[in-house]
Amino acid sequence: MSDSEFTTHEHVRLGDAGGEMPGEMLSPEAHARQHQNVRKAHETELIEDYIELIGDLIDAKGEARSVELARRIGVTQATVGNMISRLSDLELVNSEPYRAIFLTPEGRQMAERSRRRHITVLRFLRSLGVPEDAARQDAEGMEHHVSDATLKVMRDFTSQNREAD
Amino acid sequence: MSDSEFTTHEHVRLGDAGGEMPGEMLSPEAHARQHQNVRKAHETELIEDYIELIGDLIDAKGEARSVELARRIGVTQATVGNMISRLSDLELVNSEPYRAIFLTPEGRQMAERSRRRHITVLRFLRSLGVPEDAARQDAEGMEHHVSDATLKVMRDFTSQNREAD
DNA sequence: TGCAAAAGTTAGCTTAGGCTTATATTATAT
DNA sequence: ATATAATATAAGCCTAAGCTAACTTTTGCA
Repeated sequence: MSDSEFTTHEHVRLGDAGGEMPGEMLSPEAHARQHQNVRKAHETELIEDYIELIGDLIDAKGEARSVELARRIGVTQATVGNMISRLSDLELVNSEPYRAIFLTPEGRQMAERSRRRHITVLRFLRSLGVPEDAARQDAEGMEHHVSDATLKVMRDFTSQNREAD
Repeated sequence: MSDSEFTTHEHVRLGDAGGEMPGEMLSPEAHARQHQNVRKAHETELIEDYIELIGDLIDAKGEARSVELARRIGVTQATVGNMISRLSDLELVNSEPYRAIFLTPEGRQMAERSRRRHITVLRFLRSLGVPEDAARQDAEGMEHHVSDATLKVMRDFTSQNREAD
């Protein structure tokens, strides 16, 4: 997501061939593109969650440790270990065996972008009047599927409707 | 998602022990619950996408065929084939080799719920003023991560701000 | 009506993201 | 100073979701 590679807008509205399809479906190509984008978002989603959380832990407690990541993501330490080595391969974190985890500059950048997005979505949901627990849950799931265009709309909306946070 | 099993709301705000953590992080347990819910949503997400699309195709063209699913999801026919047999195991569709795919009653129900959710989110984004292409893309990604509470808020908002569909 | 193209299936491979169980290292508390 | 608890890593397993390539069945048309 986040990029704006959807310059699509091709409804199949032309009675091009046979004469079927009464419904209003997107063209197969546009449809496929949407699903491909969602799949791409899923690939980075977990990574962003880890990076964002590592950043939050560093800020909140001075360091990020596998145990705490495991606790907060709800996963075993072994799973976190695998993920950390992937993140390390991707040059998003530095980690020495048995030491705390650090963000690389690129990792820090990703963490910041993720945090900003997360906060934007959460504030937006609150200002819409969504109950706190639902807002938190939904923000966690939605944040990776919100385009820049929508984020902007959310920010505008939230600042016009100040009251919550 | 969709259920409302978040009765959480435990900020760690108590200066319980050492004296660290200046930030405002959720309790580890609440945090883990959120992530677990997101993971659960991911498991059903693809399934719902297939079922929703099968329903749409049946409505729009009279039948759902693997080729068309493959085309619209942006995946090979082999991948669709695997998925259909999973859906069949889950009793969401009926399919005979080389024949069109049908929804079971449970499948039809899931398709309808998904369609309704999808439409709610899409209309909401439109009525917020999100550009059409972004709205479509984001709705596709967001629909599986929106709680019932938020859906209700979205419906209310949309009907108060009629103008776009 | 018969054969080529389209649709569907099968087999076998890959990666991501989980898990458990076992082992190794580091930190702490007496 | 060392035993134990806490943390981390390693090895090996599983499922989901993708792929390609080869094969079979159906369909449509010349």
